Amino acid sequence: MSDSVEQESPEQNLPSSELESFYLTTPIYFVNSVPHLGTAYTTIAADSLARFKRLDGKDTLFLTGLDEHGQKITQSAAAEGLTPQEWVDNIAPKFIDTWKSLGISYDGFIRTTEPRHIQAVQRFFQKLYDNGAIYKGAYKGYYCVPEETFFNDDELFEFAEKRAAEGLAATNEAGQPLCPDCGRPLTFVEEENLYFRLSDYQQRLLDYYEENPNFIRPEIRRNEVVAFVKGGLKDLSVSRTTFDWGVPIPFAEGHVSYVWVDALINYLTAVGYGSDSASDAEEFARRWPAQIHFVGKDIIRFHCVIWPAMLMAAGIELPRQVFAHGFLLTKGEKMSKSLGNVMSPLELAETFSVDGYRYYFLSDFQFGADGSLTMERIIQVYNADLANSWGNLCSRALNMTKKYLDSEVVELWPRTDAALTKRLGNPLREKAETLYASYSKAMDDIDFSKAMAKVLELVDAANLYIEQTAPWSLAKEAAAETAEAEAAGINLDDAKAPTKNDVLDFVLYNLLESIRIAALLFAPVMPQTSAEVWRRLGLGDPLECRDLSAALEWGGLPSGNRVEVGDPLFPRLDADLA
RNA sequence: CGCGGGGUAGAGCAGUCUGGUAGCUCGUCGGGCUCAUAACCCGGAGGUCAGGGGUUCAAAUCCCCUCCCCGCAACCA
Repeated sequence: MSDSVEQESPEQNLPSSELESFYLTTPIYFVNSVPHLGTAYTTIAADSLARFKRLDGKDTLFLTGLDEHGQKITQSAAAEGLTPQEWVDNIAPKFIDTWKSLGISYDGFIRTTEPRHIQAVQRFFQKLYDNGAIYKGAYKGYYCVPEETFFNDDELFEFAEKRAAEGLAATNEAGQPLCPDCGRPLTFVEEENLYFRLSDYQQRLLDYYEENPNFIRPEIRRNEVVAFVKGGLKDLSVSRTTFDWGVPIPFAEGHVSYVWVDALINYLTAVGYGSDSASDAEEFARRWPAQIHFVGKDIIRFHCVIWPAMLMAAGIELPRQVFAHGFLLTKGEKMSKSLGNVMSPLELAETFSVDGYRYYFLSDFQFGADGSLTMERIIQVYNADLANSWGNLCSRALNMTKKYLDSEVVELWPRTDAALTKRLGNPLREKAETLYASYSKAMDDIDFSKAMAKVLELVDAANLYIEQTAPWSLAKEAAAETAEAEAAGINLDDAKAPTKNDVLDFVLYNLLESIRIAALLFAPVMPQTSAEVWRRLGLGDPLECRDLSAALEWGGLPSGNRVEVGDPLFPRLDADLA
């Protein structure tokens, strides 16, 4: 890659050219429910970055998967009369199907119940133990089984005060304290736990954040994490003895791993950690550390505090970046089933097409900040950007090529092209040639909306170009010119100056070439329609590109290709749908 | 005084670091065009940039105060 902009950007520490591998992850999703908008959001974002990195020539490994352990799973399974394994085996295909429906191009899919992972977790624990980072301690206190959360006395006291202020009790009829989060009764537990010496890592973590300002993004999350760690860290209970649906800890009979510790290690397992095979070791050396973990802002602490501390304790390098995106809100409220404002990913994809859905989520809000979501707004953006601007541009250009050039791509001879460029200018080419730099910088900054806006600039410029050049007028003038020449017995092929037909060819080529380029740049986010646009231009699959910068060079659309008009890419939607 | 983010046209946002005629998208009003998915292009209306004070030749932008909203405060995408 020849571009130097990304190297100069102070905003990111994504891989530089010496790193062939680009390893990125989503969280592994907890299988207690089917995929929802939040998980889909994270996954679509990661997929789009993965697709961009592949186009840009990186050896990309995009990992997603499932978190299948924990007490909640045991209970859900029991309620259905299934074993935990049967239960998770039933849910897993739902995730896989959803990702397939949403065009998710993951390279790796990991489930925490896989033997390779169990072995990795056990070895990791052993390593922590050998390094003196684990000790045995007693835990006494209240635990919320459905939330899998322990509550300390302070939290319970605070909750009791709050309830009292509302005139309510903080206990049920049986005198059991209620969960401050969910209101269900808490269970008193007393168990021997293994503790991880998280408190030992406070300063090392702060130093790491300081030295690696892009480790946590966006900045607001980084500030939060730094403030939190500065507030002091307590050792973390990392084992459970009250149930057994988890990874058994090798040096502690009856203990299984705390689900989060188990879950985080997936990022290592997937690239070969814990395996005895030489090829896995090689894979691990090549792939780790991950370039970026995509997470929702709610699980930032696990990824930015506990996870790096665990890696430090195990003597393993830390991932380069954790990017925490915001929540999707409906009219400013968090989506939840009780509010009845939940939208399902598959329903939205059906209404707006998969690409329309993906585009909306990545273009309409700053990735990282919370996004407010309404059907009205999605329809608005879909119609404005996709139907009216992008889809309609394709219709216009392809139709005119069919009408005026008999569906053939005509690239002018360089001399004619140069003469016309000098006379008329070529604003689309100028615009297109600036795009790789700004687009790839936006993508590397994980700013999808800016990247999309850049491509839309070219689309808008092309729509304007059509107005300004008025090919329908050129076609008439060209026909008149030809008729006149024939009447006078002149062969226009011999003309020294460019003819009207040349101008028409020039204009339409510039349009089609701009469309080729826009489709390629849209491809990471809208893979299906970009592939369709390329097919209509007589080109192959844009997703097979492995050198984006080269593929974006002006003139890539070959003369002689036949174009096909096709149906509208994004049919306009009626606002009544909302 | 817990920490942090934010309050900019009817809606959603950018601009604030690096002061210098207030910008984008949608909506709305008027005009143009006809290749196209009633799309596209041009123009207009609409904002005392939450409020107050200060610094400056000049403040949305820097400083102080007040009001309001929202995150975080140990294990929910």
